[in-house]
Amino acid sequence: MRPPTKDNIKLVAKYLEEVYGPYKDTDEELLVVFAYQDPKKNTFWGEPVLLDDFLGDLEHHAEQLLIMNSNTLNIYYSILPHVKSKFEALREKKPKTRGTRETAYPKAKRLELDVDFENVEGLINHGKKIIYDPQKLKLAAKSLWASKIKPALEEVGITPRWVFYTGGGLKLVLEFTDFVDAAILLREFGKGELAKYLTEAIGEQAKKKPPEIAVDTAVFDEARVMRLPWTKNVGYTTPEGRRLYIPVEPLFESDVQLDFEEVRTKVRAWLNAHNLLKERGTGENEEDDLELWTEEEDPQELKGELFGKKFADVLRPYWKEGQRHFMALAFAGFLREKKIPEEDAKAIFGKVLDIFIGEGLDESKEVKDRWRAFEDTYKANPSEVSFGGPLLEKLHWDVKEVNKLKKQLERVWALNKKYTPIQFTALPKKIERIYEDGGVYTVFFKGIKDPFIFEGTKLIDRKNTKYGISYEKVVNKDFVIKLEAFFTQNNYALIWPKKVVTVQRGKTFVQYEVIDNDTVLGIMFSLMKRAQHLASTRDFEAVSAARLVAKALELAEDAVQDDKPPTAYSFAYQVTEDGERLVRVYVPSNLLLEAAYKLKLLKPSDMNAPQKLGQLLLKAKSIRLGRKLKNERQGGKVKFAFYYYIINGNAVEELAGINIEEIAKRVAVKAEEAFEDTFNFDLEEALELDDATLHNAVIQAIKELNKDGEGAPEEKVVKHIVAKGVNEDRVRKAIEKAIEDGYAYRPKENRLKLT
DNA sequence: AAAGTTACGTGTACGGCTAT
DNA sequence: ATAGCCGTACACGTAACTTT
Repeated sequence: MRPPTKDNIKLVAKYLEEVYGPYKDTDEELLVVFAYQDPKKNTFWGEPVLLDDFLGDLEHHAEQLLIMNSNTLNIYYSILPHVKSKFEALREKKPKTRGTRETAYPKAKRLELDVDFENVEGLINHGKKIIYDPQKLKLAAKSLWASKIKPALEEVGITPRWVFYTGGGLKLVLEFTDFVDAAILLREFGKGELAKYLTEAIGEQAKKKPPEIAVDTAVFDEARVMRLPWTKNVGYTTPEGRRLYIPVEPLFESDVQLDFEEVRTKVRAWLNAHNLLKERGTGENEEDDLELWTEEEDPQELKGELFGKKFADVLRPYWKEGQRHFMALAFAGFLREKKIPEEDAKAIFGKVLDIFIGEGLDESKEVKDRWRAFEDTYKANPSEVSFGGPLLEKLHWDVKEVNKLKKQLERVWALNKKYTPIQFTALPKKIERIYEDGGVYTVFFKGIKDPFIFEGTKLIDRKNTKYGISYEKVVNKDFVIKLEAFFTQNNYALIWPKKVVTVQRGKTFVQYEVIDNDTVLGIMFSLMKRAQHLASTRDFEAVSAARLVAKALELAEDAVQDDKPPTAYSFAYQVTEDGERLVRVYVPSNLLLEAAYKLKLLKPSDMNAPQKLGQLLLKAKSIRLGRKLKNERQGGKVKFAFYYYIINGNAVEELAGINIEEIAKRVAVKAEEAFEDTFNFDLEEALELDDATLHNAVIQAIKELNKDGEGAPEEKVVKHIVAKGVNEDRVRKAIEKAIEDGYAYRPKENRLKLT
């Protein structure tokens, strides 16, 4: 590549001054960070420069950056400067860091958006790093800006400061008059509202969402680095393999600085009008709950609030008319027995009553009676009151029943011994309670059994995990938690096979049909809101999965057309070669419904919910299918093995309702030719290709391919089985397992022999 | 009554992939 | 290098039940 021109150096210098200049008089010492990527070696590293040094010698630094670019490196700049002390502390551990969210300066006045072209045939393939026709791509980008993005932005009063063509798509830069909290500007507005607006508004203009473009929401990360304008995008090639150097150039420039509140109001108004703005505070959206706060708490109500709810959960089934008085006596007896101070007990007791009255399980006019029961208990001689007394004597429970309930109540109260609750003025609603003991905080989150234990803000009792804490979201100043921890649960609806079992009852043997959860086939699909990937689906298996999904959807539709949908449907799925063997698959429609409720696609209060279910299933973004292959016993415990297949939602939408042969054809067309014959595979065979079968295939292959007696060449063994349509990774794992289990060994490198 | 069994729901570990 | 997401495998807790 040619050395940088003077013009380019000046442009880059001016641009970076615009990016970092506003931070000049910040009270903290800041660094600006540049990152370099070598696409040939696939290395990536960050380099910090003191902000003041940088701004004091702009053209020199710009030239250095461009020289690096001319040495075929991709050049990126951090969208935010970083706090020097924090960055350096991180750098001691990670010498090549480009900074994290924690080290980034928390104020911003610019927003950068990437609008990328997805893989479009004949235009661009990101995975293969191929651009088919650079001229055409740039034209497409220009047209995308002029015909779709510009009008969409104008509608909400946005004029970008810059629009760049970056090689893979467009970069929009918005500039605001003042600094805004980075989390609000980047995440709440950029990622949450503006990205949504653009995606929808562009889609609206094109009548429906154009599949070939996407707003990259990952760029709203404080630690992001962005491709530097006027450098060249290095890394793409032509289909023939010729390296392309695509200059990042502006398509549009203005000097507009936007008023953040004004713009945000307009975007929110548009989203609101299109019913896309998330309702805040309804509790309907769990994500929003994280940003919501509980009411300020009265310290005296703390215990009542916490234990009341938990006790109420235990007592609820027993709080029935006719025995409520005695239950109140017994409960008060329990509180007294546990030596709970009267004031605390009062709060707890009162809360339980409130809950039950609120739920219609008790009546306001009875409140006096309940309180009298409580007061009598606490006035009486301790030896005269007990939990069990009223239940045994007045309600004639047996001892076993009394003890069972007592155990449950004790489990609730055990929390009190372990932790001392502390008061917060308000807590995020997702947090149930926080306890403190010598600077160690135990935090209970709603819906998660195990507490999280923090020292200050640092989580100490759990390793960094995806769901735990490692990728944090700031919930309030004191606690950071990971958003996803609360949303990743899959909501499965099960499709069950049936089988006939023989069971001994006394001396006779009884045969009956049961739902077989265990041995033959377990297929489940869930209505996952987010899963969109098709990545690891083996095509030939996708066919069988598609068949099953389509069938399940048909069933669901059948179910909703019926006035009184039964709890399960069955159908004869396939007749095998050996004769009349039917595979019966059952769809319990109540479980499908439950899944829909969990996903808040339907409301349990909706009388027509079952009738709406079928349509919703068809609209589900994606469907996840699982195949349960076998049970395994290890160390006396039963372990399960599952294999999952995912089908893209659009595909399902297309596939559902179409007859099975059609489905097979459609998927086959999309598949690679090499897989063609596998589409004729027998469903039975696919369903039974479990680990044991794979193991046998491995053993067989080693035997067959050991022609010279020196051992079968490992790669040949792998190829042999892969050719049958088995995922390569799985084959390699099976080989390792065979060796581990002592069936095979390596006489020398890359050769396999049987023992 | 205690110990064991079974089935199920839910949380975690970790690698692979993407992006810049 | 870092963030974020998915896919896979698996561990753990517990309810309901049976066996000892």
